[in-house]
Amino acid sequence: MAVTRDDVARLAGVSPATVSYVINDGPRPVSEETRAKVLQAIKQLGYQPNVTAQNLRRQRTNTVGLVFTTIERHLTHPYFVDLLTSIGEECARHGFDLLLSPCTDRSLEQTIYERMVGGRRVAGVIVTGIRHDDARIAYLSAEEFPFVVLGRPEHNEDFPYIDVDGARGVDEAMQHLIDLGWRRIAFIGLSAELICADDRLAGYRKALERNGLPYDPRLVANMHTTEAAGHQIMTRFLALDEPPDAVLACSDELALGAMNAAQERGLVVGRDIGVIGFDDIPSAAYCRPPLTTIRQPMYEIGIRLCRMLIQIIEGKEPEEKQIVLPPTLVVRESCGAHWRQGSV
Amino acid sequence: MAVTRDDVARLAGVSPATVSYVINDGPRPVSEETRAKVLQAIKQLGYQPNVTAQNLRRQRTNTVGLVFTTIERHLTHPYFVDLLTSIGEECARHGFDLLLSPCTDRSLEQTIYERMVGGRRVAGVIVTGIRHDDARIAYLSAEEFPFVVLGRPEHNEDFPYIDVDGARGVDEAMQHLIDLGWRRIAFIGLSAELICADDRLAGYRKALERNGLPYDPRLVANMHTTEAAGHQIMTRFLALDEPPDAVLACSDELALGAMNAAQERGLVVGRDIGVIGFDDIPSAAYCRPPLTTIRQPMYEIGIRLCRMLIQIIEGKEPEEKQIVLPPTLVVRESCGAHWRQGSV
DNA sequence: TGATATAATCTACACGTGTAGACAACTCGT
DNA sequence: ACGAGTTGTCTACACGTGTAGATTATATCA
Repeated sequence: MAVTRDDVARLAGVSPATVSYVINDGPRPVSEETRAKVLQAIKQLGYQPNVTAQNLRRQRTNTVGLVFTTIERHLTHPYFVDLLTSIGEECARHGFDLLLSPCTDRSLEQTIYERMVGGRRVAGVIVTGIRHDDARIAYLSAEEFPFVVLGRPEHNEDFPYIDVDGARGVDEAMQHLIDLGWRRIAFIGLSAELICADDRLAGYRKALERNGLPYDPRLVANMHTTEAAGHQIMTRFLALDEPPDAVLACSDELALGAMNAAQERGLVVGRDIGVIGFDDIPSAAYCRPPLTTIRQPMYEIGIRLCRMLIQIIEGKEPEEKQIVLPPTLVVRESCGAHWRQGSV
Repeated sequence: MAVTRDDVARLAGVSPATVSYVINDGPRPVSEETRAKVLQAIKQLGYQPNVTAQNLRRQRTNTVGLVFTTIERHLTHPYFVDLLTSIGEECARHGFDLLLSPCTDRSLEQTIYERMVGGRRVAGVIVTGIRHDDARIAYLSAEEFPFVVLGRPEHNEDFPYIDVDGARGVDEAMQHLIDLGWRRIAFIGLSAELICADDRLAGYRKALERNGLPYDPRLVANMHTTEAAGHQIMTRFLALDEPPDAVLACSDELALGAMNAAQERGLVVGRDIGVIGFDDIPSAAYCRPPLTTIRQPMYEIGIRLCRMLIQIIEGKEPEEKQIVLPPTLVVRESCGAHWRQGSV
């Protein structure tokens, strides 16, 4: 069917081994004359090495695995696309492929990983959305399989990761809101099972405490990150006896939904209520009013995660193993910066 | 290193072939007693078949390839995530893997395909963003390699595809705008190289013609689909001597950007200017005002595309080969339905 | 009972590649 | 002129699996 190395060898009048030496540029030398003959034959036949056979022989796959979790048919983060793009690009740069597997149900997760890892389908995996006592980490550690994690561990486990300092991001954003004069600030957090949900909540509490503001559990919620969820919880917040005068949401989607709910009730965002999001997705800059948000450098994170993993796969010690990046507060209008400039 | 079939055979006291027969449930019968012994050994050793070796032996990979194009680090459509999810899920349902490859530069595209296809890295590919005289289609056809296309061909080539009837969607949306009383309607189209750009433009012209409205080339543009581009072109439109009183954009991102530009100039969307988008991405429902848009059932499209491809890979004639789905007009507020109800 | 069909298992090889070991031709220093 | 080293090439096998052909034990029927 497809043309193989032996076909090339026959046409070029050399042995199959010589063809391999030409293709891989080693490990044995090949005379210029022979090389030219082989290259000519390869071109003439349109030969492409069979990647599966190469992988079997080399005992590695040059493939990076990524399992992404979808909740009710929706991906948890739109910035995931940035991550995917950067990981894919960095893979390509190193001659790696990217194998993607969606996970619609937590109960299937273990099976997916076992197939990828145990079946040696991939050479290493990238784990995202790390949870408390995450079974995936335990499994990969036990198998001594190469992996890197987007997000920090809870305790001080010693595996390679990159994370954004969520506590710091939230703290800075909270301070910004407080400096603008907002006092009763609600917090829309992420799913409680996620470790980063705790991290960000800690930033929220720290900022409240430092400014002598009370922590009111009625103003705090954990949600899946969709616009619908943001809308729903904000509607509930606004119906409280003492509704919040500002809200910090842990994703831009949540913030967009929350903003929408406030606007439905006739509130002017930025004047009557302050809103800050998290992630800086593209639409954050183009909604009305433009959304103040905490930016995560997802593109860069993807690149570095992937580079780290490939170094581990290739047996090198990664240059950097545990990285925590600072997020950036991007001030637009939803926080009220334009209405309240210098009002404090 | 990893445990292999021979290890299992040794432990169970049977031949390697018998282990294979148990795993694949055939093609030879195995006695219940032996099967039990083998399964026990598999469990005890935690054996997972080596997928690479299986693929080599079976001469197929059970992997679907998808190349996605990014423009300046941004993916062209956020609904792409829906597509990805559904394709991934359908793949998993059939025991297929999904191999993803980003393409940042058109010049690399051919190389990526050659590696995937010629190297037999995947069993079939899904092609998106089909262009005029698309070299990818020519290549895949010449190689007689399994593929399906998201989007229709220009002429009547006979390959399997699924598409949304863009002309019809745009036509209906235009009629809706015209019925609401808008008369000078601008059109923000997609990149001219895309076949679907023509299709949608045809719908625009058809609606104008049927309603006796003139076609003004100054009100028509082709853009990459980002909020920034929508903002930019709308700003230009509004600076014309005779600015448009409504705009139909070929993606929600373009529409969001256009809406933002109009709002910057103090226009009230829905009252002073009508806006309609395309795709129905999640934020369309949660921006202000909520965006009227032409919905594409991307999730369903992904499922059917993938199912079609797998049938072709497995040598079956696909049940349905060329499908054109109707889009749905989702009326919200940006088109002015609430302000102008019954005003004609 | 003996011939024959059937069930269960094993031995052996192929899939396409990478590379170690064997081998031939040639160079070089003495 | 001759061993030692170097360079270029080839032969042969292994990677882990699926399965055809051979082999053996068991059931069936005249």
